[in-house]
Amino acid sequence: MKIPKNMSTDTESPPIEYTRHSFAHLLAAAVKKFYPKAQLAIGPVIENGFYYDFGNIKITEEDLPKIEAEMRKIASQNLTFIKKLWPASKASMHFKKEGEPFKVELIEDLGREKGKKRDSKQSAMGKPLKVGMVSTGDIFLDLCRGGHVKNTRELPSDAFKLTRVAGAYWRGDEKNPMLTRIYGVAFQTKKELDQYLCQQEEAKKRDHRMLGEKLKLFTFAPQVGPGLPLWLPNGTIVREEIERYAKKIEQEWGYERVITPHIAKEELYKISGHLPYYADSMFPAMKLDDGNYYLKAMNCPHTHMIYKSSPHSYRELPIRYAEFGTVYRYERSGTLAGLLRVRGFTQNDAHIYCREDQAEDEFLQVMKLHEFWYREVFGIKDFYMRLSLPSEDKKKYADAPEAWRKSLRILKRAIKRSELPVVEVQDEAAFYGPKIDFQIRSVIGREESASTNQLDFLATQRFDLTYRDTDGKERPIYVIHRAPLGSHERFIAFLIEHYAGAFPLWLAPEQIWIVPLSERFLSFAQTIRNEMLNHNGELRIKIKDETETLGKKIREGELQKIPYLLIAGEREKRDNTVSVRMRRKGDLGSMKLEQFLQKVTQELNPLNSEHSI
RNA sequence: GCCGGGAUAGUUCAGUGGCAGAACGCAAACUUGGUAAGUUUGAAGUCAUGGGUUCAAUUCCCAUUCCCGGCUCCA
Repeated sequence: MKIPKNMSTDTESPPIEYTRHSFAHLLAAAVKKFYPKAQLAIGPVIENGFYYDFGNIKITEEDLPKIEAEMRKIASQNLTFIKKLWPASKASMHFKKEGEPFKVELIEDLGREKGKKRDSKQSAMGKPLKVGMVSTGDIFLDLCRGGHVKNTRELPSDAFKLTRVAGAYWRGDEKNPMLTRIYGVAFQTKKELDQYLCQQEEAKKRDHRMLGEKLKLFTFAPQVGPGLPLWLPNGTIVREEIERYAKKIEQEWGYERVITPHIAKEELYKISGHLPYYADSMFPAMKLDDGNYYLKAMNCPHTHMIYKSSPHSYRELPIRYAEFGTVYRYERSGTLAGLLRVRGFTQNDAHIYCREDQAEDEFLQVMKLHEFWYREVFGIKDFYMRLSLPSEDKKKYADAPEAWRKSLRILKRAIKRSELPVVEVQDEAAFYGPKIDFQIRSVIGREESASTNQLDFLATQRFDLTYRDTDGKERPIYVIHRAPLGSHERFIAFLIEHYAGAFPLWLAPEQIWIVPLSERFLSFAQTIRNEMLNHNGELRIKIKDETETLGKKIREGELQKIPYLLIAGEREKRDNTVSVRMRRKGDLGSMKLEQFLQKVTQELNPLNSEHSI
């Protein structure tokens, strides 16, 4: 748990982290009152609030109001938070007596950390180790490093709320017992709390799963299987428009397209080295006469065979093979979520084969490509890169210290030149090399890796991928794996939420509705439609000829997020104009059809589309 | 995979140990309209699946499947 050290000099209100942390203690005290046998684990501050983990307890969300009420009751007693230092042995004894095994374990670990010696109760200086204890009045005593308000009267009782009950492994390790976690949100004032809750409600309305159904973009069928999305006609348009543009962009950026099959023999994944690392995430093998076949979980090995199909000269490099590669991964059932996390998905994948002296520039170019998609095409500003580094674990990462050092140097230089925001994370690299992922956050707050960019130093030796250098000798190549849109499924899930379903014109499944004011104007509507199609045969135009009122059709158009509605009635027919209504902006008045078409043509270019919502 | 919750009409959801309900959507008729919901009528459900308890189960119990909130994991 992180408690900031900079205590506010303004004594009016304590730092929000102190408030949140104090609420966590109150939560524990209240839970202990109703469930005396509950075992305390940890209760840190998190974004917007706090949580506390308990062992040996069974509660549901229905129990939260009474716990909340008890917390308010405790707060109203004007109890003082008193912090004191206890010798570790005393604290340990106390928690043993109280039946708090998790606290005992925490104290033992504190000893280990401080004493750098297993099971030591001694500090580094040889003096007895002391641990922080905090008491809330005389009703509750907890192990804690601190960061509280002075008195419960400082706590804004109307500005917190217990939100949900969830399961969580003790210390985040799935080998450990499952604890019960209670989440709460807390702010300085009720107004902030209400604002936050309101924002959450709004966020739910943009959830891609809900919009996916309302806008008829995709669906799932239990008979097909969990995590296997079915793309409806509307969603297929969005996806294919993006794919069409991706092909265009990649051609411009020097990629060649390839296509590979969806399955391969076991041997291929043995060569690649994926099998020992990845078997659990792959669908089980199909056993055939000539051996085992696997559904592909990644495209690289297939593409490498294309590279290998002929010898290469240094003059040809870099070679960039791009493909929309559909892969299948047996993700754990509990992790599946709409289109964000599925079991079958398509990556706009590519593999770049280059010489060592080209690797840095190529890696940088890929980052620039990612940035182009984010900033220029979709107007996504809120993203950052994660640089995933290896750990010492020889089983998880290829044992090649020199190669790791070299490739990390290449990556770090490229990252520096990219000037994009980056954070480093340990122990998350691919087994064949370091990588960067572009991180995005779903409206409900789930953070996912979207785009990826990986440097592979291992493929060259595993697949014997080489090129003929100037001196006639064969040299190893570097491979860059990259997917600017990650998977089309996940990226579109994110885009649905980013645009709140109101796609820019080039992506909108239905772009223009012509709304004839009555049956009398139906042929006029058809004339307009034909003229527009003559101008651009790919426009997606629908004539709304149902016998409903204008108001109803306009409402329908807004709800379906149709970019443009053209009203066709007496006036338009007489003046030979169209009356244009723009999504969310309302009536733009009437204009000549050519004028409207000019506007539409310009907007159809993704780089001119409107990003903000 | 693990912890917790859920599954009733196309959708969102009420409801009950003994004829299954609303709103929206859909269909039909009337209405021929000027920038976010016109009126009326109608069709529509093996109450997720399988088992159990009961005179009787959509309702209670058990299992399975799928979905949701988390944890772990990832594009």
